[in-house]
This record gives sequence, C-alpha cells and structure tokens, in this order.
Amino acid sequence: MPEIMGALSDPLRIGLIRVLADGGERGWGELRAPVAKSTLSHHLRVLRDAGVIRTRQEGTRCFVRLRREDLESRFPGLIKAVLAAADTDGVGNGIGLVSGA
Amino acid sequence: MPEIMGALSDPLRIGLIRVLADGGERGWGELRAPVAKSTLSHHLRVLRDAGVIRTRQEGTRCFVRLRREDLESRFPGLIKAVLAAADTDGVGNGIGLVSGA
DNA sequence: TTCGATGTTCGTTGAACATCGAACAAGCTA
DNA sequence: TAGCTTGTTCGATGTTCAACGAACATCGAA
Repeated sequence: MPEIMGALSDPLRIGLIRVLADGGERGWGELRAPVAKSTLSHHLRVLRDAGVIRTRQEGTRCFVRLRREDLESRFPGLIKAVLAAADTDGVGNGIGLVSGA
Repeated sequence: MPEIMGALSDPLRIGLIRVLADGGERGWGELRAPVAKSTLSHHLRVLRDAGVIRTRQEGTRCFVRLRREDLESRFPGLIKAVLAAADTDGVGNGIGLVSGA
C-alpha cells in the first residue's frame, strides 16, 4: 500500500492517471508527456507494478487502462480523492493525448 | 500535492498518522517507533513540511497533532481513504504510543 | 527477408531519501 | 552553576528513483 502512494507521488504519473480517469483504453502512442519514451515506459511500469493500470499487448502496440474498480475495492475512495485534488491543483497538466486537451 | 502523497508513502509516517488519527495532541516522547530518535525527528519534519501535522513547543517538550481539518479542506476524502486503507492492510502497525496499542 | 514502427530493457548519472550516531541548543532542576 | 532531559541538526552511508540515450526485441508491411 505504500507502493500505491509512492506511485501516486509523481506529477507525471498523476497526469497519466488523469488522462486515463474516464476508464477508457488508450494507446501507448496516444499518450503525450514531455519526457523520453524510455522514461514514459518506466513510469507506466511503476503504475503497472503498483496495480494502478493494466496494459494489453496487441501486435506491436500496447494499450493502457486504469484499474479503477480494483483500486476502488482495495482502497475505497482513494482514487476519487486523488483525482479531485489533482484537478484542483492542476497537477500533471502537461500530460495529455495526441489530439490535445 | 505530490508532496503530500510522498509524505504518505512511507510506512513509518503512515503509522504516525494512524496514531494521531483521533485528532488528539500527543507528546513527542509518547511516540514509539523502531528507529533512532533522529530518524523519527526527520519523519516528523517531513510530515510537518507537507502540512500533515502541526507541532507545538512547550518548554523543552514538543507536542504533535494531525491537521485533519486543513487536510480535509484541501484534499477532501483523502485522509479518510488513506487511514481506512492503512487499517485494512495493517500498515504502520509497529508504530504506537508508550502505553501500547 | 529486409525495413520501419513500437515499446522494453540496459547502463549510467545526479538528486532525493532513510538511517544512524554524535554533536548541539534550549530549558528545567538540583 | 552544573547537570539532566528533550528534541533538532549535522555528517556520513547506502539505497532508491527519475531521467536520458542506446541497444534490443517484436511485429507488420513491402
């Protein structure tokens, strides 16, 4: 459980979670963050290892999804509170999708 | 805000927060953690800098209190979720008070 | 099979952090 | 004043972590 908190203690990862907050599946290449791809891969691994996201392979592509229900059952209310706080503070605003917003 | 999450990502600090969860004021010397006093002092400073606790000096003694209302207004629902999850997982069970659990 | 695209892994680097013991500062107490 | 208690600060040590570029693995397309 400190692992989860650690995963949520980085602005970039918070930004990724915000992008995935709607529960939809996103393509790896769709994600936009101001870091090298190896760094992005690292952060996605941290989130995956902490059980925050799930990745799915399809050919050479990779799709990412927030494990919202699993998180809700293991840490009730946590994700909601974190997302709300992140919205308020604008944490991870630099992270988004290719098409913008 | 990532600062808060970082502060909550250490089992010892989670344990301290659990001890202070009732909102009551506790003496420094009342706190029991399996670390050197310099280490404990360090963790309390991290919590203080993150705005999680407030410390009050009285002569040579120091009293600690959880800033629950402030946290609630800035990060609604967060502390509650964290405390619940910590209780469930038994995070920070090694931290307590002199007189015991 | 050769090429290009997509992510992952590797090796490194610099910063942050947890931990300890020792030294220190401040305030009671004898 | 001298000494004890309480907590902070300092310096050192080892670990973790974010970040990068380069190399690698894998798959689809030409």
